[in-house]
Amino acid sequence: MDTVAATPKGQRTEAAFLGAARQVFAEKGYFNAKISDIAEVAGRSPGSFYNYYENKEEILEALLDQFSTEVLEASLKSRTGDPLEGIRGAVRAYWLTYRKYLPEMIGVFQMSMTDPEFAARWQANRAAGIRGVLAGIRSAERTGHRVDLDHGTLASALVSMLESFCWTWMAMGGDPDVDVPDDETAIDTLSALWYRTVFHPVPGCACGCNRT
Amino acid sequence: MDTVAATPKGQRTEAAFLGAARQVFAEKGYFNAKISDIAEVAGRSPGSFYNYYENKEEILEALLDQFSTEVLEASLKSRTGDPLEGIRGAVRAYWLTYRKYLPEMIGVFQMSMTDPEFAARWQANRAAGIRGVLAGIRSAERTGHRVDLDHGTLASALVSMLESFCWTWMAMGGDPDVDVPDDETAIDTLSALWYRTVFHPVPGCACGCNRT
Amino acid sequence: MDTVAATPKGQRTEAAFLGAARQVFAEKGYFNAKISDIAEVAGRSPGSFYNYYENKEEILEALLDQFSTEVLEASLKSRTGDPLEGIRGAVRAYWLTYRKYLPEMIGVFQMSMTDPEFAARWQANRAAGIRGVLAGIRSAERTGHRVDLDHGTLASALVSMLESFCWTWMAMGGDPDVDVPDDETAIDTLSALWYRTVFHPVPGCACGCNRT
Amino acid sequence: MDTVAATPKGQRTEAAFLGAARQVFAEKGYFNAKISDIAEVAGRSPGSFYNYYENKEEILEALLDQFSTEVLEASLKSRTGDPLEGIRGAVRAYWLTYRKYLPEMIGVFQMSMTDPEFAARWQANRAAGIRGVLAGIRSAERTGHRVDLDHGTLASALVSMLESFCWTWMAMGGDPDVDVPDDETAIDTLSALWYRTVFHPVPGCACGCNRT
DNA sequence: CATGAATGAGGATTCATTCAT
DNA sequence: TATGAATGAATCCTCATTCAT
Repeated sequence: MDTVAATPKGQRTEAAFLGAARQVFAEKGYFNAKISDIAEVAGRSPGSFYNYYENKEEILEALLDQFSTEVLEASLKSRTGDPLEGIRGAVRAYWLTYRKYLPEMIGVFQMSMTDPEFAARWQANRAAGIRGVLAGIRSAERTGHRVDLDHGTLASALVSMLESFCWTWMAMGGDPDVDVPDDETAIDTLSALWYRTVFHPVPGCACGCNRT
Repeated sequence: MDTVAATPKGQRTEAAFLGAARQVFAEKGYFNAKISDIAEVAGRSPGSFYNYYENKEEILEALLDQFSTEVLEASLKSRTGDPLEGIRGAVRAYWLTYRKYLPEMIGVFQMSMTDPEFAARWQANRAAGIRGVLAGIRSAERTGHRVDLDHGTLASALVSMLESFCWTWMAMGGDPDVDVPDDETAIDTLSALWYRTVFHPVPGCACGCNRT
Repeated sequence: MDTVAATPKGQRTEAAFLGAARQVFAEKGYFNAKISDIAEVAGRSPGSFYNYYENKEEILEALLDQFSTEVLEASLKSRTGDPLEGIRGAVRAYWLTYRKYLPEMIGVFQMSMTDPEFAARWQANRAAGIRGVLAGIRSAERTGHRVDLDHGTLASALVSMLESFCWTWMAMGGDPDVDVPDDETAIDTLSALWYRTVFHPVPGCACGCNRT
Repeated sequence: MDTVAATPKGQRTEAAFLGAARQVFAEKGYFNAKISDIAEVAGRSPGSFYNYYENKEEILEALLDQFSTEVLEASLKSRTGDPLEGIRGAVRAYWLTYRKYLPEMIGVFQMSMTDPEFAARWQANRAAGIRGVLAGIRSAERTGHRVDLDHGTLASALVSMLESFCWTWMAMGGDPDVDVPDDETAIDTLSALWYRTVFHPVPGCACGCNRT
């Protein structure tokens, strides 16, 4: 976002560091990443790193600046009339966003365990997702569906599911006895969990709907 | 499980270390825990620690020995005739187990990001949960419900949800704009997500069921 | 003053570090002193240093704790009836105190150029000396001598003289074309400067006194 | 003194560095001054610095070339018949010279603590002052005053006083409980110390003089 | 067994100086 | 001559682990 480098050369180096940091974070995690690892991947000296960033946290913040929490919120906002399609779009967006920003996600998440400031950032990420889910729930209720669960808790659970499922399959190599889901299967399954819970028919209604 | 200490005094010390480690892991996380922190809480010297454990990993392993993956697997196996009640029982068991073993969960999870061996253990924990969920799905199908989603992916998503929801609320202080859910609300919500997804009526059936 | 070490062994080490720091500060100055230099003179590993002090500043502060600014103030307070003897006693005390605490003086003075907190400490040292001189001036006026110079400025100048003369001869090896003064010569000269200025006869008085 | 730069542009740059160095030395001291600070104030690049000077020491030496030790010596030589006026003139010259060359004084003095070569320069500065004082003492004796103190020690003490008083008030912000002296008060006080000590009446002489 | 001091490997960071453009 | 990015030597500091008592 804001660049320290004045010259093209410096900009190339800065970009090299950003790219290297993403690669190293994705490959060995944020915790394991040493400045010298990043510098090596960037093809520069460790000292050069400090011309651009004060420390490892700062380069993570620089990466995060390119990705606001808005992104996650937007990703979870349905934009279509059909509720299932809306949810599927939201899940797909979240899934793809997570993949695109995997190094950043790994970084914030790991730092959230150590540093209160990053814990707040991680919570902000979740909060953005939660706002998106809540918006969906409210719009469902506006069309007559009553959602008979605590909205906040439900949203928190859904965001937990999305977040952890992405983490498991993208950062941790997945679950051992489960076939790697392709994108569509993943999106189908997560969407179904969301949709079926929110748009759930009340027992008394013969048509299977949930209208009030 | 099995103790190294020969004398009663040694056994007391070992127990003190185990208890201290749990407390410190829960309070500041596994990463932030220094051997000297644990020793201090245990009221022993840092040097004494090494009479019982080679390093921090080993005391985590000792803690984990008291808690086999069976526990998680068992917790997620329904034991009752009524499916919803079965699921609620499973979720309650998971929720309470996670709380009971919070230090261990924090430890394995954080170590899973750094150490392949613990990554495997973490996966084993998840795998146990997944087996439990899959058992439930199979039993649902045995009673005539068709679950029209990829079973493995579904189980993985459900375990992700449970795991991350527990992590968020027990280890990370929860989501900022969501009221702290009491145990019943948490269990209700997680159970509903699970139940409604698995026992979902197919569109064509007026009775709202999903029988084949 | 307050010791970190619990055991005799630790106390010996702590003392070794304090002694080593004094030696190194005196020999190569505070700025040039590396932690590893101090550790080497103390016969310990550099890492051991940090069991006792956070950094170089802290060991300087530990040294300073044994020496309060009171010392300098006391040193400059005359305690005898005869004014010249009082001044000579004060100068002698300052001169000997400075020598005794040479490493500390070097440390505070050098640090005063870099760190505001130590600049304040250095000023406090001077202020203590100034209070002592001012007390002497007041007592001279009580016995009827009028001191027709700005008291504060005079005290500041006298303390400057004492401080810098000590610095020059004890820390910097003296002035090249001046014979090394023995203690008595130094004390005589500094005392004369002080005494003759304060107890200076006014021109009009034939007896050479300065009484009002 | 002699310039390295060949072109007018180069001469302007060199002047900019010299001016910037003076400013930075005066503001944050020589030790704290980084090459990059100087370059920034000069509005040039750090790399450019090395076209003119090998390192920080060298620019200090360049500054000192404009100011020979002669200056201090001259400043302390009385040029008038009246002894008190001579001394006042000398003190005033020293005081003003110190202010004028404050950055240089700070530089030499700080470097004198680290580098033997600059310690020698600092001593040379003092020696020049001492020669000036000694010349005054000799001329006093030529007019019949006996100075009954060790001349070298006395001169060393007077130069110490001048040096340290200037340092205290110009470089260190003064003494906390003393009112800032204006130039005349400072000069009066320092001169009085000098004059009263050198032209001190011997006890036995009723006229208050000190003639032999 | 317990103690707590001692060790040293590992990594972060600074900044004077060099160098390609 | 000017630029500013790149370098790497030097030092600080942490903390898991060892060891003498």
